[in-house]
Amino acid sequence: MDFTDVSLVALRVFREVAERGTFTAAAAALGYTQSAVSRQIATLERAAGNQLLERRREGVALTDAGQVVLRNAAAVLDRIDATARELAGLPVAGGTVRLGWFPSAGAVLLPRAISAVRRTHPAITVTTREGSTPALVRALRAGTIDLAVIASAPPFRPPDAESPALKLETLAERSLRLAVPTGHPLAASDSVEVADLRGQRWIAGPASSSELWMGVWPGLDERPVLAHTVRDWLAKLQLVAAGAGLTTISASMASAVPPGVRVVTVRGGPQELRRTILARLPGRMTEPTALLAAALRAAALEVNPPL
Amino acid sequence: MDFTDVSLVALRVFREVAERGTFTAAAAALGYTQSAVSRQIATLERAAGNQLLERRREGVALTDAGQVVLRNAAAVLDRIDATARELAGLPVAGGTVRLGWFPSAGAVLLPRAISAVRRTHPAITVTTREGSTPALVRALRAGTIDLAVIASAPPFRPPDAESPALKLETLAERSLRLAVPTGHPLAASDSVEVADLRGQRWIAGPASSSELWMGVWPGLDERPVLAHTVRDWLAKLQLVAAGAGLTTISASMASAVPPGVRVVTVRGGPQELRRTILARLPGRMTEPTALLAAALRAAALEVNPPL
DNA sequence: ACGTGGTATGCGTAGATGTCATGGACTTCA
DNA sequence: TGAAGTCCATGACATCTACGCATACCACGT
Repeated sequence: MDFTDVSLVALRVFREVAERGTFTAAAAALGYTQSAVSRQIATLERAAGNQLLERRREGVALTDAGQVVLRNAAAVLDRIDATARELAGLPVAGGTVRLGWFPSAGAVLLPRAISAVRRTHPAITVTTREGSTPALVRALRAGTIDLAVIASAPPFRPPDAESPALKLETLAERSLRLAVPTGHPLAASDSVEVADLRGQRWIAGPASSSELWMGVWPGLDERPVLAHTVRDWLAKLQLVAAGAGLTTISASMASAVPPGVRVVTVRGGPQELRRTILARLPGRMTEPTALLAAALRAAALEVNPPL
Repeated sequence: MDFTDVSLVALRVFREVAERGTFTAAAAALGYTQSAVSRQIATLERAAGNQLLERRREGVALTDAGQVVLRNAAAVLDRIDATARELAGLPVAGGTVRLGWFPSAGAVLLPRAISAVRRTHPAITVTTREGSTPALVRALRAGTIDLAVIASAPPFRPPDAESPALKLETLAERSLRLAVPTGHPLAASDSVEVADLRGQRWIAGPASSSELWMGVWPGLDERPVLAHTVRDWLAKLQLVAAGAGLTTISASMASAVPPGVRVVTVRGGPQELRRTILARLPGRMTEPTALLAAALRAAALEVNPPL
């Protein structure tokens, strides 16, 4: 078969795989079986005459040919979907931005930026989705989102090595703080010593490859006691308020913590910095995308003035 | 079925139908049966939720929804084909212009413009195809060609009424002449009287709806004697040279007539003007397209200086 | 050695997509 | 007015495709 006869279904599957990173996840997202995804990709590769994906243990990586196909598939599918909307009589969605964000950005930065945009440009529709940094980067490359707010920790490496390189812009540098229950001994003052953190119980996020235990103060010289692993920030902070343990939190989220939680700084040890980064594909932005990017910049300045 | 799940085959069939004007012709062009085309269009219409084509006696006309689909289908298919070329390692064809032309333009204007472009911009590839004015207009709208050189006769109506309106630019006004065999009594002088054309034998093109007998001097007060009907200009002029009859010819082609043929003007009767028009879709032209358009303008000036 | 998280593949079936043949609507021409 | 030509639509039938299921396979970590 020739590539000119690929089916749109195959392209959709391919985009989803590129975005999810594994066949299995893509299958789940699409309501297919993993088997169907495997076959679709296989026939797509046959049609392309090239291997499109490198199958790795931890998922798939796009080959050069795969990147070619992804770029074009994203454009084609967008256009098809736009056509469908147009036929259905819906607005052509020229005024839409799709934003992806990592969880810590959702509490403060995101609501501010979005309400700012809604105030100044009511015609613009902003849709968002949460995701991990690698998921968001894949989504950017798959053309499923226009902007991504991602986190970066020292040594601040670019989030992927594919080409074209993503456009990165640091929105803020956030210092890491500690969230403690108000009744806790460590909550007595505005700051605690890193040495006092020994023997504490921690509330961490689910284990991820990038950061070993998100939520545990980095660089402790002991193996931390993980009392809970929680992904959701509200649940996490309520657990802190309930005295179930401590967790790390970005300084910029201090204004959003519920009662019963105190945010304190940690003295001693290295300065723990995290960057909030705005990422996008290189090239021209649409008007709404540029406006949302500006709003995010402004909100970042408000929330977290430069040190 | 949803429009987002249309098959590329259906879009290809649709584009071909839009370009050829009938299901039957599209089927022939694609190597399908008419029945298959009919079904493909039917399912496409079901997916689109709208009728896309008005079935008329003389062929099909696009509905509004049909125009939406055509615009987008053309873009999508182009992109897919570009991807296929890219995967095959071929150049991305950014330097290609596709030109359509009506037969009379092929003898003089077309070769000049093309060789001019080749001289000044060797990197640009020009591909061309011949076609009738309606076929070329459909091809423009189907995105299969970038520029069309078409003919227009009084009252110089635009070649179609669809939207967006085509960008039209008059390249030249050509006056109509008469081609006679060198031995013929009418070849004695540079011009003949319209009254002398009575009773002549004519070589005409195949009957078409637009112009009743292309090749017969217009406005004769008798029913003309059609000795031959010929489409090809070389054959037509050789028949003239052989004394088989007379035919009309554009003044701009005078330099290309073979030995044995004389081109004379006709006095009396209205001035018979034909316009050579450059047509394209509105919107930005690619660089190569703009260059070819300029070359066509220049060639038209050379061949046929303004009256 | 085994469980975990990933991809590939044999097999059977349901649906999509062709062809063929035919029919209906309409125009043109004698 | 009837015959022929030119369209498109559709019923009957034959593939061929693409799916799900089950299972095999493979690399890694415990």
